[in-house]
Amino acid sequence: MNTFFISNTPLFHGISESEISELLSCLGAKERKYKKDEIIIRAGSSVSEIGLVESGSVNIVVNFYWGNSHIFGHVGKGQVFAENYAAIPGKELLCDVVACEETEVLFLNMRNMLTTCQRGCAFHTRIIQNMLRISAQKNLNLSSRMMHTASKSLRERLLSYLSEQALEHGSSRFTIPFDRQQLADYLAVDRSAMSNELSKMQKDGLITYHKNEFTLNGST
Amino acid sequence: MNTFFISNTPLFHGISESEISELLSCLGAKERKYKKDEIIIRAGSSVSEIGLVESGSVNIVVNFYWGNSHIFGHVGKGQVFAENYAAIPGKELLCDVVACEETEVLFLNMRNMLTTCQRGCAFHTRIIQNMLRISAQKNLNLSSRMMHTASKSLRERLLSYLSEQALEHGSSRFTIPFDRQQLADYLAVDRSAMSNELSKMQKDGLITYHKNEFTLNGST
DNA sequence: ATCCTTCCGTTGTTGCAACAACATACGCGT
DNA sequence: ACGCGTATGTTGTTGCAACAACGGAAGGAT
Repeated sequence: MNTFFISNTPLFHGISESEISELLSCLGAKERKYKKDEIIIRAGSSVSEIGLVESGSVNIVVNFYWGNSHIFGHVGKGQVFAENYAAIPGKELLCDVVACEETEVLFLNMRNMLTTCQRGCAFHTRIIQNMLRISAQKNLNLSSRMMHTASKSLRERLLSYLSEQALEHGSSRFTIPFDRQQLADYLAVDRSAMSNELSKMQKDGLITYHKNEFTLNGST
Repeated sequence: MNTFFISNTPLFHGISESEISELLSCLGAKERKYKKDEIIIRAGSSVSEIGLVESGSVNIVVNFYWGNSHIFGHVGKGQVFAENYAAIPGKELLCDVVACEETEVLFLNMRNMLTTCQRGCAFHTRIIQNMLRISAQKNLNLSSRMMHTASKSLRERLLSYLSEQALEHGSSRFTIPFDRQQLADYLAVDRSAMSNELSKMQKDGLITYHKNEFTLNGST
């Protein structure tokens, strides 16, 4: 196993390469390879292990009752999946996890992660912190996006997003990490309609922008 | 402190009342009272403690750049708040936490929760599991809602939600936990438009429903 | 310089869903 | 029975945003 790679993933952040192998055995690590389109975890099953993508990537696929399906998420190299289900014993997955391509996955036992092992392995604490941090960060990301998409009008969604960005950057002038299409997808709106609305907002004096650099104009 | 109440919260689930007081001192528990509309945590600050609502309730309030604000969430008795920020050291809150009413909050130190204390207190493991489970459950709830509201058309949102409900109940016939207004809010659509769409879907033979009991009609 | 591609803005059309207003049904207390 | 309140369904209007189509600007490759 590639301990160098593993030690640089968010889950193992702060744990040195030399400590990895010991920790992996604590966690009952198992490595598996999947071919493209192979189903890694099927909806309806329940898991006690999380998956860490070592190479390749996987899709989170939701199957509807009427037969159609929808790719809901994508998990790339170094990211984890199924962690939310593994954290809730007995919880059944409502989606499939499918290999997008040739993919290697490292499975780690969640129970072992959460109970300090007999050897008193010092890095349990660290990995638990990382696990919780990952979960918390996902929560914040989802909450933010939920908040922005909650508004009905296109302008309100933009104002909500730009407000948050200004707060996060601590300045009314900032650069956003999206191009127009990505921003439109993020806010769940049409790109051209959004471009249109942005220029209207600029005409109305609410904002000024050039490419990805925005300035919010206060009422004062 | 009301150890009986505390032992019945999700965070302390599985920990007996007699064990609470010892654990609370491990966690550096501090109790504080707030008057209605008092700000408990202000946006921009960073926290190392989570809040457990002992009585009353709090609102999560987002302030926009242009002065307006919006109540984004509500945390009731027995629930926790600020846990996502406490799990990410140095992360600044993007929202205020405000007491809705006369409210008592128990603050618990996240760092103490995540590092096994010198006394080797056995219940750390349990509370960490609970914490992670709470976070995971919130993640799943947010993900579900995000998925449903991602669809553009009203019908697709309904189909997405109903599909998930059927899967979760393991049956094409099930009862939903929302009334029409609540479901409309959850899916971020207009109630009457949704009622209209539901009856169209019934006419089209996709579903059958009476009050909150729905049946999905497969194509077979 | 010339293609070509990608990104962004603009315009016009159209469809869908929000909105308002009302109708109906049901429960509940008296 | 009656009145009242709440929840839900129906209808018609209207506004907003999706969609399609296009034009221009910027960058790369040859």
